[in-house]
Formats: sequence, structure tokens, C-alpha cells
Amino acid sequence: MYKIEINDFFTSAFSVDCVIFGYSDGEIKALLIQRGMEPYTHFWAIPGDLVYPSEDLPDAAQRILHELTGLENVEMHQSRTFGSPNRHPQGRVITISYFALIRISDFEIKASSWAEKAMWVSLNDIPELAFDHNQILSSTYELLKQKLSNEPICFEMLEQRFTLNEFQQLYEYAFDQTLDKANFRKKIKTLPLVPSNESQKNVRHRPAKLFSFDYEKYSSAVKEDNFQFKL
Amino acid sequence: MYKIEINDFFTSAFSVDCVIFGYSDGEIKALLIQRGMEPYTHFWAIPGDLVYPSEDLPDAAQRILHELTGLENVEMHQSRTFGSPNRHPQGRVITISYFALIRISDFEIKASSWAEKAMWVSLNDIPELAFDHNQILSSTYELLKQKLSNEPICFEMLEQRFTLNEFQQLYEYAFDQTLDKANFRKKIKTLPLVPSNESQKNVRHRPAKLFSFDYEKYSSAVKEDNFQFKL
DNA sequence: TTACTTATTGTAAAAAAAACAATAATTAGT
DNA sequence: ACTAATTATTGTTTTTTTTACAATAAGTAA
Repeated sequence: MYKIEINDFFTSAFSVDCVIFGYSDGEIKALLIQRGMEPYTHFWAIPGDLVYPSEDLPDAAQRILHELTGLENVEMHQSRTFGSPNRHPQGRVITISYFALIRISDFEIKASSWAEKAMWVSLNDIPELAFDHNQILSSTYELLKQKLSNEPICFEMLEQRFTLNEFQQLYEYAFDQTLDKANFRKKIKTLPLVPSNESQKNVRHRPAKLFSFDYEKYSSAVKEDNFQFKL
Repeated sequence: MYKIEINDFFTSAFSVDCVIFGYSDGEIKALLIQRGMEPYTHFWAIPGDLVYPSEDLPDAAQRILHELTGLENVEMHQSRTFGSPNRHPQGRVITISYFALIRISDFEIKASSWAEKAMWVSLNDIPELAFDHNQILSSTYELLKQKLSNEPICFEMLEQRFTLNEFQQLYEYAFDQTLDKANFRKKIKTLPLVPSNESQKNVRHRPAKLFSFDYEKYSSAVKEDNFQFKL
């Protein structure tokens, strides 16, 4: 038996991985980068990197996402932590995954730093990823689905103005089931959706009206009327 | 601007903290230890310690819980990760919190290693804890409550045989509301509760029958009939 | 025997969810 | 101006779930 010095413990590093979800063309997509650096060079991966020794985790997530993809001001939420001893070939690296939903069209993705490319990839077409990133992605997607049921986060990935059909289709995609349109509309009657004057363009049928979600109304309903989102 | 070497990153440590919940006398309790070691000497804390550099996180959680409290074979689940840069006075230490529910009467708690005492403390009486442990505890309790709604984990903290009233009271405690007894019983009719031959003892009224939860039946119902626990 | 509290069953009302139908509206293309 | 397409809107009915409340039988300790 040998004595372990306190300094033997301070030999690890940690990283954050940023799982960014978006929605377009009826599919949920994740933002991936192609690594231009050892290890796993040229593999696709979730954007992530080591955290500075004195940096707070949410700050690190923002910084790293920005460095690799150009995305700024994306508020992320913690997902899970992955710490298998051999998950990183260069040493003991624990990774804390963060996730966010964004509107794909609101941002311009631009690979930089050691990211060779950055791309939105449909969840149906995820290739083999670096490290344990397939596991991180799928476990974060499970978390996303759980949140979709209980929090109005879908509006972070829908266009700022969306049709009720797009709204419905997002849920149909995520939960892999078709929903009755009339009933869906009755259900969402309690949500603070604000109709706009505008409608869909360039469709050869009656255009759907565009709505937006009123976050202020929502949070005051939560506070004052104990309102609870549930879909 | 200075260049950061890869080795500058490998200067951190991580710990696991084990939030153990139990239920007795109508209250949910957490297992705390009193620290016999710097920093925060004599403060009460969640059992936790540094993870060995090559140790997997769930293993570390089991080991550390055992070292400090004598508990063995407690399967824990991941809760959240806390990584504020200054949360630990001795260096950068990120902590991954784990949690488990156990039957208080099934185990004998025995403080050891650097734990001076170990004790079950009602969630209503939690004192000021070491580090950011108050935050860890309350955030894990929120997670517990969420799980109580969607998974049959309450049976891990109820006695192996319990009365339906005890079952109901656990939920009344956690969600701070009274429930109609008749309706509660109708609701749980779908659960695989197995009545035993035995009843409560030493009560001066008709004794309640003791039930146990059939985990096997439950998991096959989940698989085969797509059953979903919901309370 | 009594006090106590449980177990059990039931009923009725209210609310929510699910299934289905019909009609009016609006646009692009012809 | 007409048509095809699909949306918006409003129902209706049935089924299921939830809630509230009531009554009675049962088992044990004192």
C-alpha cells in the first residue's frame, strides 16, 4: 500500500462539449465539426475543448463554441458528464456536455481554430464520431426530448415566426408519432402564441399564418398562474 | 498573450459527491458526514472525495461512499456537475454529484476514514454545509422529485414491505400536497404491487396490509406493454 | 366492547383527450 | 375565372381520466 499525495490528484483535465441542436426541413440537426488536430484527426465531433484551469464551465462552453464555430451568445445548459478513464487518449479528461437549441438561420457557422469544417447534420445521418461523442450526442438528445415535453424550448429552434404546422411537425418528428391537427391546436390554445400579420409565401394554397411565442407572457403565467407547459 | 501548453491543462482534480436519500418517520432524509479534515473541518457535508486519476466515476462513487459511511453495494446515478473555479480552496476541483435512494433500516451507517460522524438528516433540518454542498443537495433533490414522478424509484427508499399509506405519504411529503386516499389507490392499481400475507403490527386499529413492488413484472410491462410509470 | 383507522367499493360530476367531420378561406398556377 | 391544394376554424361525439365525496366492512389493542 502506498500513500497518495494530494498532488497526485491534480493531474487531470476537463473539457466541455457543446451539443447544439437546430431544426430545419422537418428534421432536428446537430452542429458538428471536423477535427483538424490529433487525436481523431478528420473525425467529425461535437464542438468541445479543454477548459482553462481557472475558467468557469459555462464561460468555457461559450468560448469554445465561439472559437470553433463562430457562434456567439448562445446560452447553454448542462447535460451530463462523461468520465470513463480511457475516453481520451492523451490523459484523464472528463467532459461536461452542454447543450443549446438555436435557430439555424439566425447564425452563420464558420469553422475556425482547429476545426476544419463545421456543419449541421441531421440526427438521422450522424456518422461515427470522435471519442465517445456518439454516446454524448444520443444521451443529450434524450434529455432534449424530455425537455421538449415540459418546457417551451422548441421555440428556440423554430424560426422566430413559425406556422402551427411547423410547430406540430417538430413534435411529430421528435416523438415519432403523428398528431391530430385539430386536437393539437386545441391543446396549444393555452400557450401565449402571438399571431403576426404575415403569412407563408409562395405556397399554392391558403398560406398558414405565422406565429411567435411570447416569452414574457409565458414567464408571468408561470409565476402568477402557476402555469405549466406540457405537450 | 502567452501560449498555453497542453500540460497546463492537466492540473485539475475532480471529486464525486454522493447524495444518499432515505425515508423514515414520514420524512425524506439525506446522509451527511461531519468532516474531520481540512478544509471545512467539522462542517457537515455530503460524503465525497477526490477521484483517483485512473478510476471510473461510478466506481469512485461506490468506493468513497463505502470509505466514509460503510455503505456497500449502493448503485448510484449521476446528478449534476459543479465546477465553479473557486468552489474548492485547495485548487480547481470539479465535482460530479451522484445520488441513490436506500432503505435506511437496511444499512448500518458507520463513519470512518476522515469522516468524524455520519448521520441521517431530514431535508427540513439541513445545516450550512461545506463547500457548495447546500446547492448540490437542493439541486439533486429537485432531480429526485422529478424522478419520483416518472420512475418507480420510491420503492428503493420505502421499506421492502410497505403499506399503501406509507407509499402515499411519501408522495405527499415530496410534493407538499395531500392526496385523496381512494383516488390514490385507484391510480396505483396498474402498478405491480404484490400483497403479502403480513400486516402492520402493534397498531390499535385494523392493520394495513403490507405490499412489495415487483420489479421484474414492472420491467417486463415496460418492455412488452410499453407501460409508463406516472404519479 | 369500543375506539381507531384501515380496506374496499362505489357514485357522480368535471375535465381532458381522442377520433372524426365539415366548411370556409386563400393563394399560385392554368 | 376556375381549379387544386392545403390551411384555418369550428364543431360533435365518445372515451378516458381526474376529482370529490360517501358509505360500509374489517381487524386489532386496550
